[in-house]
Amino acid sequence: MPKETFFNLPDDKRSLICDVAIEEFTEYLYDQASVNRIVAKAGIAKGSFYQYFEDKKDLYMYVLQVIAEKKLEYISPVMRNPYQHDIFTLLREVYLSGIQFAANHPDYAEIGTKLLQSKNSPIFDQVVDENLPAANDMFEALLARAVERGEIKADTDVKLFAYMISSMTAVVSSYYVENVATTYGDELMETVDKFLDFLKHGLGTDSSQLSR
Amino acid sequence: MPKETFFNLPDDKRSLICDVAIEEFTEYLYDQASVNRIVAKAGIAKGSFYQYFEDKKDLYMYVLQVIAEKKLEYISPVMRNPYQHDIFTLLREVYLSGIQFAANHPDYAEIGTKLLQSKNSPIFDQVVDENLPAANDMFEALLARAVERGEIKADTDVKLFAYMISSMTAVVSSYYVENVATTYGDELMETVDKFLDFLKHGLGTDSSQLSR
DNA sequence: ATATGATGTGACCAGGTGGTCACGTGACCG
DNA sequence: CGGTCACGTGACCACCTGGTCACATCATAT
Repeated sequence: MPKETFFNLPDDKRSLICDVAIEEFTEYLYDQASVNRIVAKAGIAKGSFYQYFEDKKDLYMYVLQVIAEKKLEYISPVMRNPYQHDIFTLLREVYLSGIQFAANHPDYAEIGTKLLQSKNSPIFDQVVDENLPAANDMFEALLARAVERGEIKADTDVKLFAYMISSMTAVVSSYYVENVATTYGDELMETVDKFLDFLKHGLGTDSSQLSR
Repeated sequence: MPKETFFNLPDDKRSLICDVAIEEFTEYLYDQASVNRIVAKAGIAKGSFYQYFEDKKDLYMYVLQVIAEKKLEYISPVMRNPYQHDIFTLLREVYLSGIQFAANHPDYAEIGTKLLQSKNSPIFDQVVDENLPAANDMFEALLARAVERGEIKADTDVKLFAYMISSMTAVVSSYYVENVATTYGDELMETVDKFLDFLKHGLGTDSSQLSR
């Protein structure tokens, strides 16, 4: 947690520091990110920085928290009542909100991606071990329930595809942002629907005659 | 390329240096990897290192080349005559050889993964820009041909799924190595076949098509 | 025995890192 | 006015990095 002094700062200065920090963590992994560059860009003295934050980790954690709060705004109302919808509807919402978030805040999304890339850095264990298995477990639970309900094949390897699906959220997002558009639009729906159809029916032609 | 002096070294010393380097690049991204640690672990003087290699990049490139040579041993004969097989057979071979390689040489595979994670480091452009779009383009060509042949749906977004499939090679491999086994075995076939079935038919049951 | 040339060596360099600390500055208060 | 106290400051610290270089070592050829 940043120190009191940070929150006492005038709003513009505080948000400038915040913006500069986000810019830095967007461009560099945690280990590469430089406090020296941050204070230089923000135009504050090194000493001041350490009066606002305990250390580099403190700043990083704060930035992650800001991002998490932003991301919360994107999760769909549908996801709050998961038991009322089938798994493909839920997955559609998950991917939609994920891509929307990535499209509207590519910098924030990039920081999240970078965090996942730091798997071997000590910082990773301290941050992710507490928060991230959550995503995998959630997909596992969703898939298990979908099997029970007969929404997906009974012999689905739940663990394998929970892993695949949670990995693919990042892949689909980055594809969309890199290749389709950087804003929310009709193409977004299209990309997600293509992907959802793939999840449901695969790429093969034999099953497509049933559904299309 | 390493200097002549490196190849003049007695075999055991040369392969020790090579092993230590691989160990280092397995554990750290290129930027984090430390020449100081490498020479310490290998028990050679700093100055000697720079008599064997131009610089850190030179060593890294050499290690990558060793890995690439190793990986070549794994590509299936099937892939050498791609036009005789349907796309799912080809993909099966691609994933099989990818996982076999990762299972037999987890350290080598890890270095490859780490390279892909260094997307923003200057080293990435120098290495990958020449070699990697290849993978994506290959999948794109395979998919386009599969569409022509009627092996997959006519309206498949070739670019999107070329991207997905090439990303998923890494995901499937890492899942297999982390969660199933670290050696080649029957489970390998099982994992790949599960995944191939998913690519072909999707996760959905025949009745779940109602829900969209 | 001497000379030559390739190879081994580690102190050293410039430049970076995260973090500290003694001191300045200035706003408020009695 | 003097006192106080929160905040601003940048020189400084120890430590690390990739890379260099003058010198030591040693096998071979003469």
